[in-house]
Amino acid sequence: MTDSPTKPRREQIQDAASRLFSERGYHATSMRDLAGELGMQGGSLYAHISGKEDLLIEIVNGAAQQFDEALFSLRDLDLPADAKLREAMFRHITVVADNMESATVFFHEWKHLSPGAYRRVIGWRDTIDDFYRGLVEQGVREGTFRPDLDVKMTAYLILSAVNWSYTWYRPGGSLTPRDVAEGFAATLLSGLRTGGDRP
Amino acid sequence: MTDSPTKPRREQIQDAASRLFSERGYHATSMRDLAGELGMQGGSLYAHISGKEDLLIEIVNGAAQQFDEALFSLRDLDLPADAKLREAMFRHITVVADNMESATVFFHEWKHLSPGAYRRVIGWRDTIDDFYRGLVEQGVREGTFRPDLDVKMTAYLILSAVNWSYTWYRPGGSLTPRDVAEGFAATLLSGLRTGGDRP
DNA sequence: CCTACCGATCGGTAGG
DNA sequence: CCTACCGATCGGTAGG
Repeated sequence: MTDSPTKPRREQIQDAASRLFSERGYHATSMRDLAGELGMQGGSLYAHISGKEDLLIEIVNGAAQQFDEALFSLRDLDLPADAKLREAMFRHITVVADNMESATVFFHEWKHLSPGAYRRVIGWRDTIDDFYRGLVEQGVREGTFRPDLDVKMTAYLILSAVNWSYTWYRPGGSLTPRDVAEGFAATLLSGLRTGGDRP
Repeated sequence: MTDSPTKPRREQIQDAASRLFSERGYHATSMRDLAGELGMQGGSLYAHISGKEDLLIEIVNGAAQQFDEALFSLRDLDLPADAKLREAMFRHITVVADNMESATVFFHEWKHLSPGAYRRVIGWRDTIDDFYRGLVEQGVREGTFRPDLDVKMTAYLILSAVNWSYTWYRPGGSLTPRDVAEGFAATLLSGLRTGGDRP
């Protein structure tokens, strides 16, 4: 939330790129569009960056890093699986909510990265998958989650809930990330049906 | 599954466009790329279509129509909410699974449509939202779903599960759309926790 | 369906 | 950070 009036130019460029790439897509945004947003000429951008893909890499890596930081510290925390699920979903949705634009770019444009950066994203995605699979396994092991759960599919269900939020969540609306995470986690843990609400 | 050897040219173009748009994105696919896939020259495409956006509109409308057809006939079917949820998720995921490429284009590229087509997609999306919200309301009304459910959020959770499948589902893999829908619906209805599995 | 071409625009650079 | 420019490529058209 540091929005000082003297934000470094490079950061201003990055912010504008996030906005334009998320609205129009990476390939549909020209360097001249981007420069225009900042009141400069197209060529002038290259005093600050070395190429268009730099901007995309920075956005995607930044998003990946935020998800990583949010979840990594949770991995070895000594919490029961249900509490850990709630907290993970809260953190995951918070990253999306606090970075709607770069999250959108992340989900839509990472396939357009060149091979090296592309592979890094795949690796990151697998790490996140593993995190949620480990969480489900923990719950089953502890006996709090149903033993018949398909671990991969259950992890995908959780990931669906937290990731898809980039399409509909509106920061500043009536729902906080906490509301969404608690609501989603409650349903995932206890189900839609009337009955066993408290563990 | 009609893959006759004499598929009309226009259809071949549409298929190739779905594939390329889903892999590279709409703006990153050139008409010459597309023509090359079919062994023709760039300009020759315009004997069959009137513009690049035609192809995108056709893909997006086709996908929207498939979702519509799958769900619309369910709306007034006399089924309890839980059975209807299972069936809706099955049909929804089946559309995604049977049309992985156009589903991907649909979710990623509809924002690049010109105003008219854009508005139609918004309208369609709202219809789908309403369908799932109505389903949740029905369950609450019938007393089978928890009365404290937030209808909108619950509908978003269901939509997350079925829509996000375009990112991970692999046709021909070990999971059928039926497996996924049944697994997801079981967890959504009864929860991850051990305990009240049967209603 | 091809050849040949249109004006526009692209990402990026040189030189200041 | 600007001016002026590069070669490449874009979507699309004319005329056959």
